[in-house]
Amino acid sequence: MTNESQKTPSIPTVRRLPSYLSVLRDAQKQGMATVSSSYIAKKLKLESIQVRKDISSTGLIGQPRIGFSVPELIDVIESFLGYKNAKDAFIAGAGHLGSALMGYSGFKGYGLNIVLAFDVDSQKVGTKVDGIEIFHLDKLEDLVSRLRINIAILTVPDAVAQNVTDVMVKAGVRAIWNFTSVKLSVPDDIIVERVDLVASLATLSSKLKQSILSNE
Amino acid sequence: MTNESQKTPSIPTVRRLPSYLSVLRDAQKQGMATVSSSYIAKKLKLESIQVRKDISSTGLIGQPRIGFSVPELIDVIESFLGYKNAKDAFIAGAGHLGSALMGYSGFKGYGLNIVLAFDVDSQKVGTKVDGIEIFHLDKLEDLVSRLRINIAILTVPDAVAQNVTDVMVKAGVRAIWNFTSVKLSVPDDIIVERVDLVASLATLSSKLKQSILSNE
DNA sequence: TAGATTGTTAATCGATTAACAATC
DNA sequence: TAGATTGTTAATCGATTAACAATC
Repeated sequence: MTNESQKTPSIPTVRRLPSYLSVLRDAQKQGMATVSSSYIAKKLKLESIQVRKDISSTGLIGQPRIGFSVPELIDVIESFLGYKNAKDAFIAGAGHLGSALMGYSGFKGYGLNIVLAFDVDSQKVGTKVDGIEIFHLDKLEDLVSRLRINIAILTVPDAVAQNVTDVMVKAGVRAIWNFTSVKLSVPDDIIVERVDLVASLATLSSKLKQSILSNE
Repeated sequence: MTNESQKTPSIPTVRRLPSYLSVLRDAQKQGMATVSSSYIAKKLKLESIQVRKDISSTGLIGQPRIGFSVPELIDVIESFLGYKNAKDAFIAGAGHLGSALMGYSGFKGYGLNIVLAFDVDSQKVGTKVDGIEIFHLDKLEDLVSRLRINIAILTVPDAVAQNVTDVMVKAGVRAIWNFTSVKLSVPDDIIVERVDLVASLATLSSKLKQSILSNE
């Protein structure tokens, strides 16, 4: 049963919700009607109390002794994360990384609908990758503002990242998923979410170093 | 001046250190001999006290009124993150994403040296991408164990991620940089660092939702 | 009923931020 | 010296975890 009491969730909670969704979709495939918080927790190597806390921020109420209804929980997480009406997005930079993201069909089930791409390479302009047409970067401002696309996926070379960003902001983009290693300058009301590979690599190296130190 | 008192740093600290390094390398190019914590903080939109705390966990001592020596700080962060002797790594899965990472020359300056790649596509086997030779996946166990490569970059399709992981573990891999959306099962002593795009996307969507709600 | 699992309230933990004496 | 910036110690903040009454 849904409930109006949705809280503004913390970032860590928001990051975990998609993984719950994936467990729930599996459970549904197996014909399970309900799941307990400890079931989800076990699958993801988390604590059940954490799962319960996270779910509570979506406003869904479970049933003591039973757990949570699988379809209801799927539904509430999907709408909570905005997966119900996938938002249009475009890719700036159709290199290897951009192409990888275009091919990542998984995004459609996760609220993102990539509708077009831009690149400066005249070899690529006019072609399609996984059904997504590539336009020349010169067309970005006009096309994006006319189509009113809010979300940009930035996969251009670092050297041009800021310039391209400036154009995207002019075109009315409201959120940028930044795969470059540039710290972008944008107006305060523009959301930038960076996928920071170097930070991720640093934690891997650091953990490996600790593990080697403690084992030898 | 370095100091023996290196603490085990927190994950958030480790994630920020590479960004300090990037600011410092820029500063060095501009000929700056010292920087203050507030200089770094300003560049990265952080608080100076946080920068100072993070630096203190590397053991480097600054000078009141002066700040930190740029070359010393670069040096200490590089060795702290293990960038001094770059570690060998291989890529499992030479698709778009794998190729993008092979081309990402930036990693060499960040402690990672990608030495070979594996794929099942016979069209790709034997070719090179950015100087990195692609071998058939069948050769993985033998080659990786003989060359004693500790770090794997996993960019195979989700469906085979666990199988390939099992082989890599058998081959003696100690750390896996996981770009798939699979929650891998590995022995306790194997480090897995996952780049969770769906979690990152969820925070972007959530922030965008908040921003739209508060503006309208 | 008995017992499994929930939601809530409180305790703990760890990271960030503030305050400030030390220092060159 | 005066003042900018450090390192340390304490306070705050927020997330996680624990405890437990409520409930079907």
